[in-house]
Amino acid sequence: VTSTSNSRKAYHHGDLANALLGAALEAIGEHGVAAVSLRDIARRAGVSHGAPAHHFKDKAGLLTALATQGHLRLSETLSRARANHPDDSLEAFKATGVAYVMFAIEQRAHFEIMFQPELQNRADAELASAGSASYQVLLDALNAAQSDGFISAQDTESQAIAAWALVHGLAQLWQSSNLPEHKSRAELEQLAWRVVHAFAGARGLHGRTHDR
Amino acid sequence: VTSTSNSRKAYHHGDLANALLGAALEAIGEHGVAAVSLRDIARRAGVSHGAPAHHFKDKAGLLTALATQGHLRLSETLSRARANHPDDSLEAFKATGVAYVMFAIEQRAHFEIMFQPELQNRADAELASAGSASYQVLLDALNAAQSDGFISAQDTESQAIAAWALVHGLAQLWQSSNLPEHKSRAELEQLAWRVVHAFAGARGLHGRTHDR
DNA sequence: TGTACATCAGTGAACGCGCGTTCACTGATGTAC
DNA sequence: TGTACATCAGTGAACGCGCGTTCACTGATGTAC
Repeated sequence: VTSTSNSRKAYHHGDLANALLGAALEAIGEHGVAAVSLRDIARRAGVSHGAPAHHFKDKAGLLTALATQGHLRLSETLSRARANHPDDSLEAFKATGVAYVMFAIEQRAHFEIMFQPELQNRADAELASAGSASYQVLLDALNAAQSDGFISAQDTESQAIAAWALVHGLAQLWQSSNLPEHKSRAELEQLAWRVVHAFAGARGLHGRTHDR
Repeated sequence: VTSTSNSRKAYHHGDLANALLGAALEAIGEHGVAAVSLRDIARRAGVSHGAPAHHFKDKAGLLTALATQGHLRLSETLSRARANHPDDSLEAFKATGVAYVMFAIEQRAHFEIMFQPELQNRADAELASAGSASYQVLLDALNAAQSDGFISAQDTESQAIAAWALVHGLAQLWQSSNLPEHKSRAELEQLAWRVVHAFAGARGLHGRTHDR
């Protein structure tokens, strides 16, 4: 884990594991997660089809690593979005939700594999912990908004799940092209804001941006 | 299209198209939609692997028909749920949402294929119209609740999408085993109620069951 | 009621394909002395 | 600085497999007269 892609065409690749993950993302982006094959991934990485076995035991291993990476990136994205509003916990909560939806669009391939458990090693410990990290960000943001009195402190788990379901559903509907009209990235961002506003704003006890 | 499975082992099956759809549901239920194959479906239906081509042009054709059937059943389920509350449009709206979630659980195989557009003929006209039917039920239920003053009449489309996203996301999270703790059917139904209540109830102008 | 014939529905062999995995191998790298 | 050797990382041939699709066929069904 020393050199990072300086001697590109060397026999020893230097960073093949990451290159394979990148190639997998590319393949998923082009043909969807259903059509992805280990051989195609190796081909894209410019390496023989036997090589991936060295870094990931098998196909499920590679896809599990990819899903894990996706979950970690998502939780970073969410944390960053939340941190953009350090003095307004309600806005921070909403921004976290919007960031979730935008992640699904901008990192579509990651998002696709992350929620296809059939293709992964479900027992993988790293995957599990990465998976719960992003939920934790959401939960923290919700708790903060509750503490500040923006959101009722009752039934926290249900509210967390509801919030998650809302943004997750929006992302999935977009991803499967099931939104009534096909939306552009900008339209979807607007829609995401309206949607989280309708959800979180309408339940604000002090209603800062409420029903404006 | 006359006899319905009376001469079961006849050379001419009588209702092979439906039998194949049923076999496909069974296969998806057992191994997931990613692993489904035309030959396995034919095997389950007790028919040679060339037979499906007679009724559905190819694999995508069969899966498209299955998705279409799923959408039709979903819209029937939603209509029925809504009709259970003819004199309370807010309750009818909520019940429609809960029914959506329960459909995903009880007709899991259908639900899986319905939202995997990669495997379908996306241009199919019947599929498209079946697909919009269930959204229409939701929209009608929302409009009724708006007319009765339970829900703000502003921004109807956003509210419809938000409602849909909420129940869809809950269903998807359950389906991909991503809910914080694994939930049983009964727990999920309770959760669905709490979630739609939080969403629809909190925005009720007259607040019948509001914040109780 | 009976016969001829067209149409329909399913068969099973054949095709070519790309897949995931295994494995003996070899070239490159790093370490000990 | 140089040499021997162990370890690491990728190769490429081979395996067996199940897949989707096509197609000439045949058995069953329905219709016309």
